[in-house]
Amino acid sequence: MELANRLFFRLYQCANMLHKTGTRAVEAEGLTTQQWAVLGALSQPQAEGGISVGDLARYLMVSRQNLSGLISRMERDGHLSTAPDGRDRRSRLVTMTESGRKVWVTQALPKIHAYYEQALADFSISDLTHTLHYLLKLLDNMKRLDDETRGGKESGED
Amino acid sequence: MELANRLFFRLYQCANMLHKTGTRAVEAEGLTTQQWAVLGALSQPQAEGGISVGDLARYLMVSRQNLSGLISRMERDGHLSTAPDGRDRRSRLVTMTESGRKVWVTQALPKIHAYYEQALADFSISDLTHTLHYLLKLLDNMKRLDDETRGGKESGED
DNA sequence: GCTGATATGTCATTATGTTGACGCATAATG
DNA sequence: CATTATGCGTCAACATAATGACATATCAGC
Repeated sequence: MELANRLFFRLYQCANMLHKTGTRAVEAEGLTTQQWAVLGALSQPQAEGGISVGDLARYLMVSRQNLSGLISRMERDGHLSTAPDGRDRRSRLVTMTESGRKVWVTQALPKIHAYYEQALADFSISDLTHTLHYLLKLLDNMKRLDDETRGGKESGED
Repeated sequence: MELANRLFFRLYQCANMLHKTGTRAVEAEGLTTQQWAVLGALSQPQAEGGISVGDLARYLMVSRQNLSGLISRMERDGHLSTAPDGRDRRSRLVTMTESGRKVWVTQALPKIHAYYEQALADFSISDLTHTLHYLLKLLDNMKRLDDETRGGKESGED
């Protein structure tokens, strides 16, 4: 139990530091850690044709109301564009603009890689794999906890 | 690099889920994950005689301005009290009130322990130790990164 | 005692995160 | 075609994060 306490406290600190140092790493591009996460998601091949706000919210594990504001700001900055979905016209598909992709690839990605280098300096491949494994395990438990607490109100499929 | 990317994405998701599920675990007591962190810090034996706002901010790794608001709300709710430090009268020492301690021990702690049980359900002692180790390692790197980026503006001693 | 460093509080701005509530478009049903 | 259900987007309220700037009080050094 004492171990659990320490673990969660460190996770809490990590969350704060990730936000702080991550945002600082890309602040010259006018980005934040969250916007970085959005661009990262949209740069995936499976998001090629655009992704709905709801799907993106579930992917990033943030509320759709929160993501909505985030997207607005990124649209304002010219990084994203949204267009109605032809198949389900309730949805708006979010895609990266050419300008956004350029900022992402030429400016943000190099800085993010440099950030990874420093933040994971003394991590071996084995360390990385193990850490990732534990984070996934923890995430899985927290997702289940979330579903149980919410009573399955919103469909939380993966 | 791909591993690093996945690791940080999962850490990002973990941060969001920690906030969401953690706050939900103690919302009946009117607490949040951050207030929980504050009460946890103040319940440590070394915080017996009170802890200054600056020290607490460094301990939790949040900004002093942010913590200031947090403390105000918790004072408003009767969980905390602040008093001038006799030795250094610039400082105000933050302590838990009796009421705060009671809420913490009798209501919050049991729920937090139940939360730990669920969130770390399938973690062995070895898993816990390893995860903690990796979080500390990551935290250490991010702290160094933070200090370097800030240029040592604020004293960031540990 | 004056000066400079430090601790805090406060105000402001911005970006995140949550939840609840409402409206609209679509889907599913009669 | 009308009714209902659902998904989605948005507004509102609140708590949390960051930063910068300023005022005030106190400590430490001269």
